[in-house]
Amino acid sequence: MRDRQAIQTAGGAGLRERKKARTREAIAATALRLFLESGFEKVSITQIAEEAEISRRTLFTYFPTKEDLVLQLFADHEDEAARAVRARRSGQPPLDALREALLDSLQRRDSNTGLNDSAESLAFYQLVSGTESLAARLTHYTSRGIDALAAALREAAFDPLTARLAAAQVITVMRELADQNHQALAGGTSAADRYPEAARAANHAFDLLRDGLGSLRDSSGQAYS
Amino acid sequence: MRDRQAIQTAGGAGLRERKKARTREAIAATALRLFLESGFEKVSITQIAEEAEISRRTLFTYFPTKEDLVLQLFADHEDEAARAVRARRSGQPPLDALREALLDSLQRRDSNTGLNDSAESLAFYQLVSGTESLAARLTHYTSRGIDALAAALREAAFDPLTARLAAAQVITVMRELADQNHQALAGGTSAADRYPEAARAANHAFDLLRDGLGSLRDSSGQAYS
DNA sequence: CTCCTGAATGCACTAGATGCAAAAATGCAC
DNA sequence: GTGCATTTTTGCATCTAGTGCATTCAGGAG
Repeated sequence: MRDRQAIQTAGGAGLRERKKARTREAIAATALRLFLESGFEKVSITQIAEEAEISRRTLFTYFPTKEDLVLQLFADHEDEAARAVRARRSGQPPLDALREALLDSLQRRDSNTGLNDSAESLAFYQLVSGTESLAARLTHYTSRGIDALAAALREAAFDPLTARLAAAQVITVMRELADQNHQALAGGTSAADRYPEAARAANHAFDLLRDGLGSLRDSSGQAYS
Repeated sequence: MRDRQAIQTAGGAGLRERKKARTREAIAATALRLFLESGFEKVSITQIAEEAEISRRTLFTYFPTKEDLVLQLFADHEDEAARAVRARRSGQPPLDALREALLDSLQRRDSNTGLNDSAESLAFYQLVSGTESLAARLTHYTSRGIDALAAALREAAFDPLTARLAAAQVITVMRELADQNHQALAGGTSAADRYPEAARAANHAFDLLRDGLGSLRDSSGQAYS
């Protein structure tokens, strides 16, 4: 009966559903552990299934591809930027809200800023950016994030084209900043040591987004110091 | 003797080399034809090898992955933006050179602007953007393009961080514009009909890059008309 | 307890990709 | 031309991701 099913799913209290969710998490956790231990390519789906004590075939009902075992963590965060825009104080420009949100994330050492130097965060970022197939599939989630942000910007009275361009730019820039932070940490710098530079870079990036690259022309491109 | 080999390769005139290049092209052409006929997933490597009259195993010595059969065409274009910056007139801001180059490409209906409505161009663009694995792997080439442009911008006296951010923004925006053009053409509009709008959008995008998104604040985001 | 439904499983199969060693083609020295 | 060394091509075996299908299993409703 799909009525009962629908009710349970909606209610979220179904026993089966909870068990499913736990299984799903267990699989992902097992997979991540193995990947971090031995590298993405070195671990086979079969191996993950064995460790997680499910059949190989079942694993595929939970995760359509090997990459998704790692990346579906991003699904939860993909609309963060859009939410920041929607939650902005009235009268605040969307771009300012995004800047604020990023600076907040940096202070909180959110792992998606690349500024978390815990062993796990570092290893995870390294896993994703160092595995081609993962980095490739990540774009899929990134563009969903762009779509979401573009929608939020349209709501904020941007025309559709501008909204799309702005969204793409913002997400791209944030990802670039995160990469730079990660590279610094991967080079041995602590998050605390990197933080001031990370904040300055973020502010610089959002200054550029707000004021444009043309603002650099006169000073022969040396606006960042 | 690797000396002789090196000389021949450097000279570019080696007979073996030319033959190899021709074989390579023949394989890629065959593959592309089959993909456009039947779709990327429907055509197997084995099938391509048969049509191209080489062994399956040989195909893999020329192209490491199935995706590369399609995408290595992008390798030639990945540093176009960087070249446009390096070839700019003295005193011209890099961003202006990039805008000019894009407007030129639009006029020439370069296929990488998404504004070419020939059946082949349309089908090709559709093939790439409509096949997930291709779109995913395309990022690989895109980021090489960003790297190249960032390098060119550093040469133009941008500081490294700004160069990277600007490069990422420019490439992202150009890709977005191309997507929009392609969507218009896919919807049935002719390239000629789309052209004015494409040029306007390109100019608007580069205005934004130059003047920043902050320039929209006062006019409540309705700068594009 | 019985029945029904959805989840888990086993098995066979396709297809991309890699390693390896044999075979063929090629360019060069003589 | 002949023979030699090197590169290229090829066939074969193998690994792994992913899919389809039919069967089994378990939990909840009556």
